[in-house]
Amino acid sequence: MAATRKLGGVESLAELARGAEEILIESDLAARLALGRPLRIKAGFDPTAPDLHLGHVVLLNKMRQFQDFGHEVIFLIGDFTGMIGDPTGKSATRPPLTRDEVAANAATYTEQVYKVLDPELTRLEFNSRWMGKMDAVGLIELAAKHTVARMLERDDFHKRYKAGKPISIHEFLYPLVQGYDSVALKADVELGGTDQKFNLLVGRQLQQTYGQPPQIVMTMPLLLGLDGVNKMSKSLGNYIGIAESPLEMFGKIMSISDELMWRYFELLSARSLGDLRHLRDEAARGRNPRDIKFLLATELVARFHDDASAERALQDFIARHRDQSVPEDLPRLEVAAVDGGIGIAHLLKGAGLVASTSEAVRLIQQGGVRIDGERVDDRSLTIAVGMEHVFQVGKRRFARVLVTK
RNA sequence: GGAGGGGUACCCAAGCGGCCAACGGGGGCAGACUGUAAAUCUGCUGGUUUAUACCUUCGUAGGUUCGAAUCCUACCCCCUCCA
Repeated sequence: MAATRKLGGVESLAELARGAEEILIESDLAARLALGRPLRIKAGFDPTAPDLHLGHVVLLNKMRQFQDFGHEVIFLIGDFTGMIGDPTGKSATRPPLTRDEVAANAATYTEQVYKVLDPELTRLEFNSRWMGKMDAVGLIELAAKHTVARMLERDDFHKRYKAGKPISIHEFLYPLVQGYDSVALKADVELGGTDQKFNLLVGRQLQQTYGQPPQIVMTMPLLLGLDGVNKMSKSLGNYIGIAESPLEMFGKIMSISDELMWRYFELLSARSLGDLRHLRDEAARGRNPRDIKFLLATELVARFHDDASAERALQDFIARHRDQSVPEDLPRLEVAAVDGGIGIAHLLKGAGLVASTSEAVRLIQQGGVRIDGERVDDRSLTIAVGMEHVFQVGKRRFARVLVTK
């Protein structure tokens, strides 16, 4: 990582603006940078999902960049907001998080976040520190500082209102509390995804009513998930977690489409824009996109693990998929036989390769099960005690299993 | 407080006495094709010691019936409109 550079004046503006979707207002940012003092950069995170994924990394990279320029970065955990519970989604009935749960999630967060941020330069905050003390009078005062009409400008509220769908009162409180966090922290800049634009702007407006200079709002593009359609999110299951193993991470990155790969390069890679142009040229001239994707996967795995792990993941991937060989270090299990042997369906279930014997039977019928590379077509096959084979389900589930008495 | 609508498998959504383990779509999984990509095509998508069989499932609890996701009763929850 780059060493801390001296507090940027205007010259750091171009660097900081790189990759940002929108900066409101850019001239304000320039003016604020020109003050020559460390700026206070705020970004809020939900305490409910402790696993960070590459979508968060887009934002974290930007935070890191501010740190490298000598600014003060605040990693804000919205534990107060989280305790109220998520307003949207009726199926949720999400129980409020306990203090212990929040603490545990926060610990996981910081552990993961410091793979990108500099722990020495990161200030960790919880919004319950000030929101927990606010009484009903304070809350009403806060609510008085914004109007319904302005709330309804927010796109999702607007749509729901027009469609006659319900909007709970406390949902209006969300942007207000988030905005008040900026007041409490006296933030100079707030970072967020493009979907956060409205909330970030509320903070700007609230700061003004509380007599503070309004924060600059910087939005970062949302990273698309593995499906290439929706934004990366844990609940959609289309994410790549930064705590995932090198192999998993490598495999998932390789599974994204070629088109999406370029977006990932832009938003996640440390490569220069010139490098990326060069790679695009090569692809246009016929270089196998797979090999270019290798570069992306290797770089990212190295960032969240280390160079050696990245190299191993690459070699494993090549061996397993391009050369069709069985992976080196597969899990080795033992499954107990019933009397003298065990049915294939039960063995697969016992090894955790399938969820039920019914699923095993289905997969066998579909030709998705192999023993030592040989396709199994007999669902009533029995494996005798003492036998050890490599069992494979689909393309990526493997286990070496010994049948014991 | 009043009137009406609704709770079905991971999600959406049909079914409205037997042919329902439950149409269709999405998602997921598998196979083919490939670069284990995407796209496309095909199949599968409750469970069960190995199954033209059995067991559990359609908000919850009872009831009617030879037989219910489908009818009746009570209860819980959600939504819309009026006040």
